[in-house]
Amino acid sequence: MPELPEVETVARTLEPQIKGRVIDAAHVLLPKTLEAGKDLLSAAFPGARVTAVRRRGKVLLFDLEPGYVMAFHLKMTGRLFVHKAGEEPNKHTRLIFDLAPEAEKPAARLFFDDARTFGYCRLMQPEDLTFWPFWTKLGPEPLSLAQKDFIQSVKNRKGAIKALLLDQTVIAGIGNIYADEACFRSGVPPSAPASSLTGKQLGKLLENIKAVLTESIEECGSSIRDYRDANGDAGAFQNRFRVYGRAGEACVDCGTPLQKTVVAGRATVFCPRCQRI
DNA sequence: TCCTCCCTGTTC
DNA sequence: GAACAGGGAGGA
Repeated sequence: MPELPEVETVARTLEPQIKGRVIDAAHVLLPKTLEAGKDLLSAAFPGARVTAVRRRGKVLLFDLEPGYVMAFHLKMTGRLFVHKAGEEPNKHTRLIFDLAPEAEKPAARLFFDDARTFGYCRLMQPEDLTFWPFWTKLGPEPLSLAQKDFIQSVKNRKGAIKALLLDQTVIAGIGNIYADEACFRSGVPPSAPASSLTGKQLGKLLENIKAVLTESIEECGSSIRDYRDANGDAGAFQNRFRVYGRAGEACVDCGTPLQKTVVAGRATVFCPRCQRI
């Protein structure tokens, strides 16, 4: 499930493959996957050139010249791969972008594959971002978030702390894996109301969010089932999970069997001994 | 603020 | 053949 580290890794591995390249054509194999921008397709392609690939929260953004932006949300099973020209779609291919040949690069095709079809792409003009509610409501980037701002935004909230970490309007990019891992490292029960935590505990939580995200980016993300980067390679951070997916196993710190529960409608694993307030 | 639904491949 | 995985929209 691509969260911030996985989307960051996709951006880093994809940009060298497509930056500077002109998109000749877009093929929409599943209409709903192109969530916005059907009316812009014929104006943008052929001709739009990719000038940058970047990330905001879990959103992957292509800047196109002149005057367009493409946003992708991979959700659970979305993938972006560059294939050789002539590559035929597979059963999960939803969008294809034909890349024109460049000086030293032959023609190619960028596939957006998505088995569960939750992912989407939006082709927009930059000013359209203002009218995309999900984008305008996105919370701050965790890696550059100041402790005082994080504490301020959650300290009086009554909801479970994990629910707030998953709320993209509070903090952008955290999903189920990193929420559980950050709570464990901080000794915070995921179900604890945010308002029950001290400023010191919240500060520590943000530090551990940054640590777990940074470590995962260094490992090229976590590959549970479907996730691969744009080179088709798996990440390695799944080998460093301390709680996610380890219900019933021994806590790495105290040996107590890890417990499984549901918070914010999501499977949640925690150590009943280490995570207490 | 919380619950349900969307969707399909994998696991039990 | 049912349960499960889960990000985010939308409704209670």
